[in-house]
Amino acid sequence: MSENTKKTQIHQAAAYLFRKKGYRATSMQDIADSLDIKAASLYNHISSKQEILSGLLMSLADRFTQAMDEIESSSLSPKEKLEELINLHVEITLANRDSISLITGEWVHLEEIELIKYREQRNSYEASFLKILRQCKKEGLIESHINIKLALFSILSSLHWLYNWYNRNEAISKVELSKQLRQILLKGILSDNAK
Amino acid sequence: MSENTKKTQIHQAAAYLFRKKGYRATSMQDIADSLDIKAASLYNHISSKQEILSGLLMSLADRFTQAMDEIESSSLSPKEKLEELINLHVEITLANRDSISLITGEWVHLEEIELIKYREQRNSYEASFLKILRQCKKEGLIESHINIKLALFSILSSLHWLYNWYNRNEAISKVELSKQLRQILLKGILSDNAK
DNA sequence: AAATAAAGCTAATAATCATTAGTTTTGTAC
DNA sequence: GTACAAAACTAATGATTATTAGCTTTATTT
Repeated sequence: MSENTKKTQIHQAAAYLFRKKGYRATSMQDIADSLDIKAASLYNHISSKQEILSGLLMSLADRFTQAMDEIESSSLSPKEKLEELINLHVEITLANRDSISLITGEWVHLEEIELIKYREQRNSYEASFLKILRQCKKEGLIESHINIKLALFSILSSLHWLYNWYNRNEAISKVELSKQLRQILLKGILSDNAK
Repeated sequence: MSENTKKTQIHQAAAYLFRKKGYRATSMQDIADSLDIKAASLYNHISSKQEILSGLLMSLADRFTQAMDEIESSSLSPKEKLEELINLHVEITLANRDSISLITGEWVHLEEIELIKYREQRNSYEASFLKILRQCKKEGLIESHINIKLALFSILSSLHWLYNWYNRNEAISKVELSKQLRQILLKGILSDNAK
């Protein structure tokens, strides 16, 4: 899976550049330069710039969607599902440090069907996430006065921006990162006696 | 301040488009079209596309910087400072619903000195924010085992993405929004007996 | 109404860019 | 070493874009 073909090299180089400069500001020249070939040669391996973007994004979307399906249909408790979702984001973020950045903004440059498909998957993912949060609330795990949609948004914001933090800071293990995020996102940062 | 001159109209129209399509994908044509004039006519009021972007971003950066200075040098307790910062983000977000979106990604398209200045202000802002969090920790308000930099990043992620949530959801008052964010970001979403 | 300034318009420029066509080089199989 | 396919290159195309120059219209002041 995902061997080191020229096509995947192009995708990786593009991901790096898309992350650093954005999709529109990255030219085929730029991508070709970073691979030491001419721009036209790229087309022996890929069919368009747009295809690169959608390849990167849809592959991520599929991973999220598939993992969510598994978690949803598992026998885990709502709270455990929540924790599993945090693990999932950490996992995918660390495994796709460049392309993951595209999900915060660059996805708007998808075109036609791909854009629609991407939006659908994202909405569906968020809806599933929300459902799990609601289950937590029903079970009394979440303070009753909390706006659950706002909580969802807040958690997702942090998880989406993880990539941004990760490259800027000292090494931290995957396990420790997940643990810290569970604490911060779910239990908050203030200690009990401060409440 | 900020009267309804043609220049501010251009800035507003551009902010809307930059938000929706991104800086690079927005042409001067697009901006002109939305104001029912020709692209070349824009230059009677502004001197370049880049100037629009930097105008929008630096004005926001200045507001954040100035407010942070006031909060830092106030006699508020660290915890009150934290709460005041949340208020600040809510305030600025609701007052600048389009341009605020640029701080998550479009700032990379700033050029030369403006880019450097923007980065400096952002770093300085984050450093001040971090200092306040450290004070909280020193006073025992924050659980001792929490990675404080990660907490900072998490809080800022949510605050930066607030604009994204706000336009997608039912009306909520500024006061209520601040209160909810204080709860979610500082005290977490899980109820005490769930811990 | 004459004069001036503000704000619009048309037309052109020079640069960039994604993509295609056609050709040559490189590597592999027989 | 000849044949074939993969992958590179050169050169060109057509579209888009930000910006400028020069001109005309509109609004304001005297």
